[in-house]
Amino acid sequence: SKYFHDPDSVRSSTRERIEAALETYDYRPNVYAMNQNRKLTKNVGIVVPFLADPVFAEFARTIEQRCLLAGYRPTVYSAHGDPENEVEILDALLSLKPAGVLMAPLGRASDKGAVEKFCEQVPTVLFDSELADLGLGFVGADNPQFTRLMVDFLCRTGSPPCFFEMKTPANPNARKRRTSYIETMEALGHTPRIVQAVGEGWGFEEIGRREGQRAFEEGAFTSDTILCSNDRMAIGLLAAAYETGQRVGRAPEDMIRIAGQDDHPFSRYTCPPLTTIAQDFEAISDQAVTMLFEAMEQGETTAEKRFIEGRLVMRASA
Amino acid sequence: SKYFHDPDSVRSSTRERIEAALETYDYRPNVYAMNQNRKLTKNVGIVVPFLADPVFAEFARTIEQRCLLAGYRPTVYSAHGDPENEVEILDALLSLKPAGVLMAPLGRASDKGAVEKFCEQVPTVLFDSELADLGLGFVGADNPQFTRLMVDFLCRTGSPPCFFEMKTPANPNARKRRTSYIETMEALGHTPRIVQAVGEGWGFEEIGRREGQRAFEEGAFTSDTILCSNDRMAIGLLAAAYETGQRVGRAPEDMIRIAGQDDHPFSRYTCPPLTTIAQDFEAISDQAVTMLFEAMEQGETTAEKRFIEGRLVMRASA
DNA sequence: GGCAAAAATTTACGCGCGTAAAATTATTAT
DNA sequence: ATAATAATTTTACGCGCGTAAATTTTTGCC
Repeated sequence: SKYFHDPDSVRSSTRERIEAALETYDYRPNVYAMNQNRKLTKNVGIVVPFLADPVFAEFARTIEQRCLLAGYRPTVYSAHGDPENEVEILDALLSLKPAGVLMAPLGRASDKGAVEKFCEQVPTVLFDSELADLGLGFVGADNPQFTRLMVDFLCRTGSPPCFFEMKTPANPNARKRRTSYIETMEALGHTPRIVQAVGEGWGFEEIGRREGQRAFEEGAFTSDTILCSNDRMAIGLLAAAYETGQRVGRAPEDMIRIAGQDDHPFSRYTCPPLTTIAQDFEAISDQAVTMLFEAMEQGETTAEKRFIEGRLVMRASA
Repeated sequence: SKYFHDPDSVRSSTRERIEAALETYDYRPNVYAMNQNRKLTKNVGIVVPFLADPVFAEFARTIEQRCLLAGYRPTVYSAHGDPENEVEILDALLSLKPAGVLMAPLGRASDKGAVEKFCEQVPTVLFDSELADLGLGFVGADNPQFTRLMVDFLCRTGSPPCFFEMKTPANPNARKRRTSYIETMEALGHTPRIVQAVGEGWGFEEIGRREGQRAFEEGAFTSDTILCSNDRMAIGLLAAAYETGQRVGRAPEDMIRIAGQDDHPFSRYTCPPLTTIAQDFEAISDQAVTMLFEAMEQGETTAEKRFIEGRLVMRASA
């Protein structure tokens, strides 16, 4: 036991005997026996709301890597957009006695009571989507800065944008972006115009396409420049623009400009490529993991919140 | 113990006593103690090569669901495109003593020896990517049928296609599609033309875009119709077509037609929407899980292979 | 009512490790 | 050289369950 926890804690003569035995018999430690009688395991849970969204796949991957490097055993769970799944995941996680958990909650749909109870029992850092003041802390995008950056850019290079978003957004990021849009527009002396898409669930592309098409037909967009609440809606809106025959881009002959937010891995390959704000996955993952491990190892409970700035990615769509 | 494994196996009087106690004390079984002294756990491992690819995210999700319904505890692992990760996952999985594993191997890059050794110790069903004759069996797409269906369709509705693929494909599906392309073209009396993209790794969109652009500039595509080995390359090729100013579609004024294979979740939202062959995720997941559970519960070792047909999805790109 | 067979319950024990206390060995100070 | 101290090893024991054997209760039948 001592050897496996720190090979240098035994005399070199003993270490040699152990290692010789290890060569002879192909021993592999029993995970279950290891964890049964130990107050804290080396398990770390990573919970995301929707793994089929490449943005969360990216988060999961980078965080997983960081945990492995720190000598922990990460496991990724996806709620698949369903709050019941989310609760079940937390429940299953509880029986794994994880040393800590990194969680991006579903947002509005999350069972806050369940998440809160969980956070009391397991050191948990929330990321991406802020949920009250639960857990050890929060790390996520600086949403106001995202939208400010983009609105500034769009106003500087063309007409002030109208804003295309979900009527009932699934997570708080969307609300922060809306607020920031309104504030930035007013600060620049323009009138904010918001177009809301009706729809539920995580099929943002489809909602963006369907509602975007409707908005085009009804002439709901009062500007030739449309800023979308996120890239997935923008991808849907680009499809709607294509279907209704509107040329998108920033060249003189183009009719409208479309921009997104998040730098979705596919935004580079839309036609035209999507101008957007890039999430700093590395920084968010890094800081979330650091926050968790510091709390785990030192027992600090600062309940800190950190907001990471995004970077403007200029492409052809705006 | 008896009660938890089957509540009906105890007298109703006993059951009531147990359930009353369960109400009083918030007991939760200890996962580690449960699994330690049991020959087989209820754990099921799901291993995919690259979770950031929505196709695999979709596979993972449907298979996960099936396992949960059957009363097992599935866990999803992604190799993130790296064979070393794949081996590490198998190693970690081994210490979890899973009842069974469903694995989509990386393909060419996989450490076949390691996979083979693993399959000898754990009941494993391979899916998506065929790897020799390892494991209990294989379930995946009927690749020749995919390509045949599409080549037939393209020839019937326009010029015979040339074929755009990776020079060194990562998995055997690509090779089967190439073979099927050649055979179908010859059967229809056309000369097969293959354009190969140079590149390594899992960034298929970028490879498709870069190499596609090069091919357009060099006039390497000898037909106005291009069938891509998979949707992700097609998405990249669409971007390349856009950037080089070629109109894609099946209308009279369009210059080229592009088709893919797999029905990637984003293919619906490309501009124009991508004509492709849809994988039957449900059927593949269903049959893979059924194959595993039958083998697990009855100890059968048929080493069966099942190939699932795809469905033509006609959209605007071809 | 009595007996055998079946079903359910109780008992005993071990899984392979972590943990703490006890015993031993090595190192340092005097 | 010897005692005091530190480092390391050995010993003892329990974690909470699964499993099988021993025991008790219930059921079925004549």
